[in-house]
Formats: sequence, structure tokens, C-alpha cells
Amino acid sequence: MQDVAKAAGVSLGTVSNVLNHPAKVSPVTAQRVREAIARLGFVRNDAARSLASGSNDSVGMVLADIENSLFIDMAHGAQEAARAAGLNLLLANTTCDMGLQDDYLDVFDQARVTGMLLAPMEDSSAGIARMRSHGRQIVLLNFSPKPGTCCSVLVNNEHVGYLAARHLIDTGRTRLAYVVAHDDYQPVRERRRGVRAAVEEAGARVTLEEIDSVGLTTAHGHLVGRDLAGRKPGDLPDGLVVVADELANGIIHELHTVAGIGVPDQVAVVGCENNRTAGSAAVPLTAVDLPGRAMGREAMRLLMDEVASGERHRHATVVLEPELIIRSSAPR
Amino acid sequence: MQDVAKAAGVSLGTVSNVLNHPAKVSPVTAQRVREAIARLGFVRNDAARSLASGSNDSVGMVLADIENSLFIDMAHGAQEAARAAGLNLLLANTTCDMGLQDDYLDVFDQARVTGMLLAPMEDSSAGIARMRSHGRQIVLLNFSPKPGTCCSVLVNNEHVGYLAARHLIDTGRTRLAYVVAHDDYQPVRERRRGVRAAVEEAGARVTLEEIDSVGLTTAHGHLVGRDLAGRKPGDLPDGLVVVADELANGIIHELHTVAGIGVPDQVAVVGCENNRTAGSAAVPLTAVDLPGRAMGREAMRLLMDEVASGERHRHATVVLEPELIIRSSAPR
DNA sequence: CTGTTAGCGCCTTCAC
DNA sequence: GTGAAGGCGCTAACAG
Repeated sequence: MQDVAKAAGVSLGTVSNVLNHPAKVSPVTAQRVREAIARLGFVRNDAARSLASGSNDSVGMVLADIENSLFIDMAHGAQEAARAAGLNLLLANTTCDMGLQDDYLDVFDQARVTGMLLAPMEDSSAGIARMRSHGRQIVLLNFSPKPGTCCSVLVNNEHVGYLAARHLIDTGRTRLAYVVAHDDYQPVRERRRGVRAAVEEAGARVTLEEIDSVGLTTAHGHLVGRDLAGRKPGDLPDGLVVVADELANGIIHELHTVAGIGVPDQVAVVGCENNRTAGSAAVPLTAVDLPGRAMGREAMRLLMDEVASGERHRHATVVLEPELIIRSSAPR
Repeated sequence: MQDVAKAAGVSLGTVSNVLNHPAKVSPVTAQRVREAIARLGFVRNDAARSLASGSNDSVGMVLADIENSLFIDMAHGAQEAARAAGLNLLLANTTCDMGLQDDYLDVFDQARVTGMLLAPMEDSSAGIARMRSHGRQIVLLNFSPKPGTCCSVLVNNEHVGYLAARHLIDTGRTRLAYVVAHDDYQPVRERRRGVRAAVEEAGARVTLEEIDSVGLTTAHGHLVGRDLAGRKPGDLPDGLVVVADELANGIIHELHTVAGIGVPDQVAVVGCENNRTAGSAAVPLTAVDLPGRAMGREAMRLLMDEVASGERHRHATVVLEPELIIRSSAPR
């Protein structure tokens, strides 16, 4: 920076000013400085900058599974909001590894980022507490925090289950099943409540069973589908609420394509995520859409609010509503 | 850090040593210091650290399209390799926006990262030159650099086209079409060469036409499919090499599901990416797989090699081979 | 509006 | 092993 100052024939402070407070510098001087910067290929050292200023214009986002389009949508939304606020969004992917997640939280903590966004798969109270004890702001996405520990943005997962089941009931299905696994995963339990609520609301004419799919992948879906296909016709559910889209696609494949059990004719299927793949499956999947993008935006907004209000900030939880997307696997 | 030193009853330098050169400190002292760190919740300021030491243990990866599973795979591969080397991989997504891409290059440049990985969609020579002129190491992924400007990891895209066309020819197809758009996109042109090579190799019995799909989305595929479905039977190609998987899925949907033109019976279709969605489509897509993970790993290796060898480094290009994955849309 | 100066928090010689 | 001192590159007062 000294070199730039010399080259432009000004003092070091002036160079700093054209970089950080352009209004304080006369246009011609500023221009001269900018030219010198360009000519010398000067790049301001951000480490020194944030050390001296104590501020930092990036926010870190830690994502449990970049493979999942919900998380990608959240990243998009957060990025939009960050850019609008003049901040850079840095991403880190943990592939559902809590050790890696902790490492990345620490990386961003050490980097003294302006704030952090965390979209985990499991309970991350420990990491959140650690960040907060260091005074670092963090907002949680898609996971309920311990009450009062941080801001969060959630989707109304109970309503996800409700919408899915309700759609099946409204279209005449009476023998429902909730296909599910990973009860340790928060949304899974919440969606169950919604499914049950819809079934109870419908009265005795509608029954509900629960099918354990063990896992959430397409392969697990194949297993469930095969199992279902082996049942006596009378024992077959006529409507499936499937907790994850991939799982649903697997089931449909086995049922419809392999075993010839018509979807949606004999069995209607509703997914609970509306992943990117939902629409292009063998039988396009009716699914409840999770508003990832809006979640990312809201999280960023909450974070900036927290950063701005300092001491007198109160944690908030924003709950966004899901929306049913009707496709062929469970038509209108 | 001063506080930690006081709490542990040692000097500041000792604390620094337990953090950076544990071997230089007696085990008991080190332990005492570590306890103090934990007790006080001390977090080392990375800005100060990299300012003082001049080093930095993160590498930045700039991705053009996090939506595309190839890029996600590259990120995975790079992350594995980075972790193995004790480095943190920071991700940035540009959504194919060159302005954003330049911004992120600058962000990482200013952060003085150890190195950068760039997977762009368009020619990025300017940005690369800028980074290199600042002495920052950068390796390019999935895009040929101007010769001698940086290291790069590519896939043999000509062979991608060749494998696709060759598979169709080997399974008896004789009227091929290459469905394509975005000729400005490097891989698109290279794949064409491979397709042509395979067709020429087969002699006069195999013909090739080219179909312009205008864009690469599912919607564009629908248009192409409709067009094709409207042709007289004799004019219909019996084998399609489609430059992008989404596009292929769109075509198949329109052909097979809507117009009742059997895939693969009447028309076989091969995709050129093997995206995450390829296997779960209406008709599971035969596609040429791009080895994203290995590309990410290789890129990281190249980067570290460059960082290690300093002055006497020579740029290298690693070309990875694609592999045909056979599914129903063009069976064996 | 410009130039000067005192740190930001840590790392790294260097004597002890 | 340990502790004291100088400096990394920049920002934010402050005095001209």
C-alpha cells in the first residue's frame, strides 16, 4: 500500500481512504490512486484489513448435504441476500459429518466472519453454544434450536405431513401409509404428527399404517416397493406419504415399473421434499415443496438483524409454510 | 492470547508455540496452556495469524453451477484431498455469473488463500491472468486454459462423444443425431468431434445429423422431442447423442411418454454427463459418466504440487477418461 | 481534504 | 524450554 501511495504521490492514509471512505478523497486524487492500484496490481490484504478494522465482510454457511437440492436452494437464497447487503457468502459442505461440521464452524469462527448460517442434519447444540460463547452470531436453518439459543428458520414440517396426507384423503384414498426412517431426524417426527392429524381429522373411514423403510435412499425404496408388491391386494395401502423423495422414487419404480401395480391408479404416492429430481422421475412425483430459497433469504435477514441490533437483539424463529405440488403420482 | 498466557502462568510466546510448534514445549506446560485455552474459550484470530505468518490454510474453490452434480462431485473430490493435506476447502457458487465469479476470485485473492480451484462455464482467461499476476496459484477444472497459463484437469470430451455414438452404432443404430446447443461451451464442441469420429469410423452405413436444441434444459428437450415426434417415421433418427442429461430427459419424456415413440425401441438415447438425475428418469438414461470426484482430487493434487515446487513448477494438464454407463434408454 | 501515528493479535527470531 | 521485542499490512483517529 506504501508503494501505491508513492506511485500516486500521496500518503498511505489517502490510499486507505480511497479504498474505504472514497467520499473523503477528492475525485482527481482518488482517480490517480486507483490508477496506481491498477498499474501495480495491488491487492489489499484482507487479513490485515480485518485485523485492523475488526470487521469482516464475509459470512460463512455450513451445509450438511450439498447433494440435497433443499440445501442448495438455501444457499442460493442466502447468497442473494448476502450480495444485496454487500457481503460475500462462503460455503462449506460437511457431507453430514459432525466432525467436519465442527471443524468448519471453527474455521469461520477463527476467520472472525460477520456471522454464520448453519443447516445441519443432527442436533448441533454443542457447536452452536461454542460459537455463541465466543460472541459469534449464528442462525440455524431447517432445525429447531434449543429454545432461546439462537435465531432459526424452519419449515412447518407438521404441515408438510398434513398437506401430503390431506391431499391423498381429499382425492379419495382411505388406506394410507407413512413410509419413514431415521426417526432421529427432526423433520421426520414432525411430519408424522401432521400425517396423523390429517388422518384423525378424516375420521374412521381412513386408516393409517406406518412402514419402516430403514433408510432414505432409492435402494431402500426398492425394498419397500418389493415388499408392498408382495402383499395381498386387500392389504395394499392406496395412498403413500413418503418422507423423502428419493425413497418415493424407489418405491414407485418397484411398484409401477417392475411389479405393474399402477401409480397412481392403485397406489398414489406423495413425497415430502420436492427435490430437484421429483419432477423428472418415471412417474412425476407429487410432493410437498420446501421453500429453500426463502429460507436462505430469511436466515440471512435474521443474521443481519442480529448483527445490527447487538445487545438488544432477541432471538427469533421464522417458520415458512410448505406448498403441495401436484404431479402424476398423486393427481388432483 | 495474553490472557491465556497469564492464566497458564507462561509467556505469550509459549502459548504461540503450543499452538504452532507443540514439540517445542514441555508436555505438562502444553497441557496447562491447552486447559487455559479451553477454560477461557480462546479462539485464535486467523487474520492476525495469517498476517504475521504470511501463510493460510484454506483453499478457495469457485464453482460455476452448484446445481450441476458434476460440480458437486468435483467439490467432494477436492474436499477429500484438501482435508488429507490439512487444508480447508471454502466453496463459492457463481450461478454462471461471470461478474460474481470475478468477485469471488478477488475475495479469495484478498484473503491470501493458499490456492484456488476454478470450475467455470465460460472462458475465464482474464480472471486467471489476474490471479496469476498477483502470484496466486490457480488450477482450472473442466475447461482448457490458454496454453501455459495454469494447471488444469479436464475430461476427454472428445471421447465422451465417441463413446456415446459408438455405443449406439455397436447396438445397431444407423441414423444418428447429435442434439446440441451452446456451441460457445467448450465441451459441446469437443464432444461433437468424438461423435463424428465414431460415425466416420463406421463408414457409409451410418448417417449423422445435428439437431439444434437452442438450450440445454428439460424444457428445451420437450421442444426437440415434440419436433421429432412430428417427423415422418422414415425421417426419425434411431439413435440420439444428447449433449446434456436434462435435455435428454426432456426429449425422452416427450417422445416416449407423450408421443408413444418407444425409447429405446424406436429411438435410443445417450446422455453425455451422467448427472445425478440420469438413473431415476422415466426411462433410466444411458449416459457417459464424467469422473467429477477424481477431477476434484487431481486438481487439488496439482495445486499442492504447484504450491510446493514454487519457482520450478511447470504447468500440467491432466485428462481423465469418461466411462459409459448403460441403462435402459440405450441398452446393450 | 491530506498526511502522521498508534495499534489490531499474532508469529518468529533471538538471547536467556 | 522460555520470555521479550519487532513487525506482518492495514485502518482509524487525529492534527495539519
